[in-house]
Amino acid sequence: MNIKEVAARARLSTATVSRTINQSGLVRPRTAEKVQRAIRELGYYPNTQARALVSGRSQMFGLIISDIVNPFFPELVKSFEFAAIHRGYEVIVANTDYNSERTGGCVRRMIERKVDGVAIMTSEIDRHLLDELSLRRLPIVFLDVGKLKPLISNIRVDYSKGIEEAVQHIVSLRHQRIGFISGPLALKSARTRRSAFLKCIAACGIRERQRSVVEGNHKIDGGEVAMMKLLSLPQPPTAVLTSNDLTAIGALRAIRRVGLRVPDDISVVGFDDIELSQFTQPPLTTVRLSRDELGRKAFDALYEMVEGMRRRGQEIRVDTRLVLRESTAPVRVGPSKPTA
Amino acid sequence: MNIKEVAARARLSTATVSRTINQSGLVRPRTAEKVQRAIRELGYYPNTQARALVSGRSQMFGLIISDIVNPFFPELVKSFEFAAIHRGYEVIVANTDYNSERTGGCVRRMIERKVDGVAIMTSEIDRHLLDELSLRRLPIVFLDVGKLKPLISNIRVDYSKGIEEAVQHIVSLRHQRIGFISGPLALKSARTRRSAFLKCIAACGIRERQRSVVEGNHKIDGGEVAMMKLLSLPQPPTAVLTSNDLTAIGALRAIRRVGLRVPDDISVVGFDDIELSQFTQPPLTTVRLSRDELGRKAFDALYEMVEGMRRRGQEIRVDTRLVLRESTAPVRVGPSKPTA
DNA sequence: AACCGGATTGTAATCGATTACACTATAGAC
DNA sequence: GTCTATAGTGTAATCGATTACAATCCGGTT
Repeated sequence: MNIKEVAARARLSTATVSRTINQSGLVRPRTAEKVQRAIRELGYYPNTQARALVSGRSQMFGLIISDIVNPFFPELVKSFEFAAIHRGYEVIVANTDYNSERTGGCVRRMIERKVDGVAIMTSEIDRHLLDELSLRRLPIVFLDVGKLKPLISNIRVDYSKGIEEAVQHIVSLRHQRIGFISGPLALKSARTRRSAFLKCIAACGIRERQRSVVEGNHKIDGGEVAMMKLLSLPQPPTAVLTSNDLTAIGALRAIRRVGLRVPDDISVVGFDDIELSQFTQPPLTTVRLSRDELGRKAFDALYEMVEGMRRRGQEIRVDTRLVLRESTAPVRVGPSKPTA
Repeated sequence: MNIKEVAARARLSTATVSRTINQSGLVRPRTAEKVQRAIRELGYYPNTQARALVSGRSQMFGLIISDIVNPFFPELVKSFEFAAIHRGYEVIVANTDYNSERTGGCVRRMIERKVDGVAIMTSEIDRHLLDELSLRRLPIVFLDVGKLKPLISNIRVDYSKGIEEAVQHIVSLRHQRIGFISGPLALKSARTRRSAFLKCIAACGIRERQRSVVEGNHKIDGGEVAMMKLLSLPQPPTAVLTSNDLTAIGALRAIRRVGLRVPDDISVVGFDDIELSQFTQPPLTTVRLSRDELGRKAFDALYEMVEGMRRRGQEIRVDTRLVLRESTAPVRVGPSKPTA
């Protein structure tokens, strides 16, 4: 089933059929009608590969993420795809599994498939691969890493805003000893979040001795282990901020496990605002980073570069903001560990 | 950058270059070496579109799911993709959003992109679209729906096994009044699960008057609402089975909200065993349906049909089994509602 | 030295679409 | 009635790979 068969059936040339399909406006209405009928009768769909070959554009975008199983990403993928389909693009998703070697494979696959642009929503990527990409004049969008260049845009998350709100909130509740559970520090993204947190904490006048930082793994179990460490400190913190919501959920578990209560004994603040955090016990106060917005803006940025509306990369800002729920409360006066 | 440039650089013909790339074994090692060098020097990757055009195979599979944000799917997608990449295939994922009209768009996109096969892991699809697909001789794999035909395979989940285990477990704990919270009955998949549950419950000797069934929405909030309904019954059940884990999590919330405890006052059993269910409070006893296995088997089934190892569809069974955690316990003797 | 056959390599057709260019028909100008 | 501009349609080149078929090379035979 190809354009020739359609042409034959309509007793016209392939050129006319092609022109009809592509709305070029050069076809007489009566002729177009004939073509449409033939297309309908044969159930013809144009072959995208062939189109891609001649036009040099595949109408596909690559989307590189760390791990689709991490609840941060599905929403991002969904909004990216939604925007893409809307504009007639298809999306190829690749997981790096937080592994920068795998990223190499992902990039190679993208290039082989001749995607028209790549959104790299993970920080695990090395310079050498980037050169590979920019060599091919592929539009790219990064998240929080890299510099602007022609055809390279960047989404910068403004971590500070939401985190500042969170820290101020905690401080206004009279908390003095503040803990922070980071993600795995081998990950650039985790380091970025950590330094944003530490900067805000310092800016709000918390002294170094008052704050304790431990490393988690951005998953529930890691959050639990890390929280246990904080709890075993001689002077455990009364409020704990975390690098993502899963970590916070782990922290909730640990706190419950030792017989303390959130927020009565300890306040906990998450980060990301995944859907689940509305449903934890208690519902989690957290800093919202909209994955929906991330996905949409990543697509838009690529689209603008691909369609030639803009060659120079742009810097796109995405906000964060505190979402108050029930895992934070004024610091408890009296002994920090009740005799429970 | 194309095969001609490589050929020119290596002072050979495009045919020889092509043969070298495709390991046809017809090229003299010294010649192959020359080709490899040229490829390396130019950083050449073959153009997949062109390959697809001549070979008639795109080396892409379509994967249609309901909603990537539903925690059931990411693991399935991941294992499907993993298997695919392993064999040199790329995957295009499409969400139907539980909407059978959208499914039409998804199928159309798959056909336009000339995928070599489609895995339809959602039940929202109508007959008319299927005809469209089988007209094109596209290998298909379904989940729990449809019949075997040439080029159509089927994954059948054996719901009964795990559910029977669950019901027997509940019965052995002396529970007599059993509740069930279904998914949205507009969804075929939810209906399948419901009837499996009801059949098992009946088979285990629970009489109709002893069981209460309410409808949820496969999400946390729906589970919560449905559980509230069950709790407000004159004789609330002492054990509740659910159609998926999110529903069970909602049920846990509702039970906690009215001041009862799991498993002391009420036992709860989930379904699916999403990762999260290890981390609920208490950890959820649930029926495990391995999405990993689902994804892998779906890919394998397609692969076998595409590579011509098998033309007739096959029926693939996937097991379920009970995973014991801490949300179930022997029925409480005495008043069902303590004066708490 | 001429010949044969297998191993290599080259030439050109092909996949299905788009599109530059060529051609035809028709209407309006004169 | 002839000419010209334009709208509409057709012919064939093109995109980048694969591959059937043709051509060449080379060592061993006779």
